[in-house]
Parts: sequence; structure tokens; C-alpha cells
Amino acid sequence: MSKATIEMDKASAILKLLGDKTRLTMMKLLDKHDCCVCEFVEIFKTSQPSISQHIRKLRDLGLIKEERRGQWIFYSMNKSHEHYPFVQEILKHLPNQDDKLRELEEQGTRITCC
Amino acid sequence: MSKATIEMDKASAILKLLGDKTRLTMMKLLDKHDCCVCEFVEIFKTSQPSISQHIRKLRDLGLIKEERRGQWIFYSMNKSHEHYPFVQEILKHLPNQDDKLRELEEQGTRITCC
DNA sequence: TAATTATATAATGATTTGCTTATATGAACA
DNA sequence: TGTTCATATAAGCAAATCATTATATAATTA
Repeated sequence: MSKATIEMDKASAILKLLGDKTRLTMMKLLDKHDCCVCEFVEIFKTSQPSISQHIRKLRDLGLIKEERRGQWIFYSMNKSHEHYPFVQEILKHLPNQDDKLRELEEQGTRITCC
Repeated sequence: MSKATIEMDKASAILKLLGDKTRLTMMKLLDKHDCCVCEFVEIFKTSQPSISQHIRKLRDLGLIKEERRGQWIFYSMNKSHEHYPFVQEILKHLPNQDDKLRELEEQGTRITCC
């Protein structure tokens, strides 16, 4: 029997995390691309600890996965999360954020770092 | 031309409001029923000012409408809000909350008040 | 093995949030 | 017209949030 609905506690916790512009943009990006911390630092023009803390919240809820590749740690959407369909539905309504990654590529920042 | 996506600022602001269990439940209820403040006070077992403040936030973003009916002020979903489809999509994933209103009816609280 | 790079965690502080109590407003009714 | 009822607003406070700086950890490279 498939899970049609989410408990209210779970739903509000997820929405709370997505209710921050930085995290919401991260999630939109992660839905299509794996990213590492240094890329987010570049994109959001903020400190590395700040990014790490946003990531931790998303990871604590299991929404994203972590994978070390050598020196770097890559994050990706956890598409097998119980409530990924819910998250995906939300992300679908948001404008594509790929321009942010394209900027990095143009700067060479993407390649340099990861 | 229909608006397919929401600006990130707008989306995160909406999600932030929905990221609170009380407001999320209110919205789920309001999607099907008009309610007045006193009903919410009963349902959420909290103070009237607390409910009023949650309502104000939802109203400030234009997500709900206010209508005075004599002594009472009724709130309802603003279904013509630019981003109502987005909100509705989210609410669709949540469990029905009608039992909360049914309880009020059984207590007589719903009828008494409104 | 020492220095560097990428990231996480800890500690701190300013801001925001969400509640509470107290008070104001506005309609209804006796 | 004064009292009551429903709601809003104001003020105050504790807890949560989000950034920052400082430090720790773990892999890489010289």
C-alpha cells in the first residue's frame, strides 16, 4: 500500500527546511546535479560554515545524501527518501537554477574545485 | 501566458509560512472550510492572540481572505492567489484534517460559536 | 612528514519567531 | 447606552535561527 499522505509533523518539518531561500535553491540544484560544498560557497557568496550548517539540516532529515570522493564530499538528492515525491512536487514549481552552475563553469570555479 | 514557476523569494516565503504545524493545519482546513478564529482556538488549544498572529501572517501574504459576518470574522482560502496552485499541490499531500472540525461539532463548540 | 585543501563542528551574537499577558476595537445585544 | 463577545494589536520574553569567527578533522600533495 503506497503512502498517499505525510504526517503533519513530518510535512511541516520538511517545509520549514525548504522555507529558506538558500536551502530551497540548494535543493533545486541538487535535484539535477551533485554538488560539493565549495560550489555552494561560490554560488551563495557566503561562508563555508554557513553552507555546511544548511547542508547538515537537510542531511539530518535524510533529504540529501553525502558521498566522499577523494578530497571532496559531494551531496546529492536522496531520491529514495520516503517523502521525495512530496519534495519533488514542490521543486517542480520553481525556476531552473542551472544558470548558477553555468556561471561557476564560466569562472572556472566549478572545474577548479570539483 | 500562464505562470509556470514561482520566483524563489516568493516560494521560500510561502514555504516558510507553511513550515509551521499550526499554520499548515489551518491551511489544510481552510482549503475545504471557512473557519473563524474561535474555532482555531478550540482546535489548537492555544490562546486567541496566538491564533490571530498566525492568521495575520497568512493574510499578509494574501494566502487567505477575511470576511466579517456580523460578530464573527471568517477566514477562507484565497483561491485566486497567484500561487494558490502551488499551495494546493502541497496541501494535496497532507492527510485530511476534518476530524478536528468534527470534534468541535460533537462538542457543540462549532455551532455555539459560529 | 609537513603543508595545504575541503569540510565539519563549536562557540558566540544578532535577529526572528512564537508564545504569553494586557489592552484596544468593533459589532451585538440587553 | 452600557455590557458582552469576537477579534486585533501591543509589549515582553524565551527559544530557535542563521550568520560569523575560530578550531578540528581528514584527505592530498609537496
